[in-house]
Amino acid sequence: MPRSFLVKKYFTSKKPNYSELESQNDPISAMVPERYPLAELPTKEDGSLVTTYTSALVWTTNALPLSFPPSSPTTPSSIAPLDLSSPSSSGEEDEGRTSDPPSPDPSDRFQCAHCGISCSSRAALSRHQLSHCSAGTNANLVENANMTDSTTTRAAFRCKHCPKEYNSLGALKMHIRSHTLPCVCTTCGKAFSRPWLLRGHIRTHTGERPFSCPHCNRAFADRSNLRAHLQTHSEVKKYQCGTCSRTFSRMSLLHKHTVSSCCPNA
DNA sequence: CTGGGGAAGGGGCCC
DNA sequence: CGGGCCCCTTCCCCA
Repeated sequence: MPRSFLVKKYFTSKKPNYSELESQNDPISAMVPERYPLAELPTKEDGSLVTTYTSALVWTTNALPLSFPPSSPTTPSSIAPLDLSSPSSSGEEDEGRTSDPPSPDPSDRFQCAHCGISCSSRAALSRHQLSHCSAGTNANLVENANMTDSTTTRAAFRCKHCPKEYNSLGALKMHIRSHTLPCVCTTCGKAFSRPWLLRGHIRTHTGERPFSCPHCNRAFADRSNLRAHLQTHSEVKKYQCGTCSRTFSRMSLLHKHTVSSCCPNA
């Protein structure tokens, strides 16, 4: 996912063993301990593949179905044909909603004089600039992280629980929630880092499925799962094998295909 | 073995 | 600054 969402890599087992957590008096400290000593920044293990796939994406938000849930962008019911020759097109149509850094805009008037980062508004710029000078006086920061006297102006906020670093206090605080898991399900006791993650989880208890497929009326509790499902209705899938040109509805399927069957060395 | 569904994690953006 | 939401990705499980 993480187009560099590497945090998960720090865990040896992908899904937390909640029953194990429940047996602990202190779920937080139970998670924090020596779980991360071996943590490293992403390696090429997946990184290279992810990058490759991402650059080959051709199915953009414009290809979403017409009757996508409320407030969603309208789209043609047919999927645009694959075009691996123009990987940048998907990024341009992303409307900045991906986690990829936005393309620098020469006309952007709100550019940080310290690091050159372009901000979308004056307020955003002011907020950003605070990250260059005010962090060290933040009591919470001192408590939760260590300032890194880096030679660069980025990655100045370091998590005290793991090796991750961020260039803003907000990003760090957000990350720390993944350690503290403040959102607990009152039904089963599972803990989550964000309220909306908890809400999504609660749907597994209530059976609520607010996202319906316009093609088969199948409903999903998660929009991303609906999006993946929509690919099954498309003849031309979003992810294409660079070797055999076979297409897949999910990157994970392409990955499995790449490493196991078609081109294990690709 | 493959494809698809379910559940979940996490960064970014907007308000 | 924090909450909410978006989107992407991953992993597990099952047909």
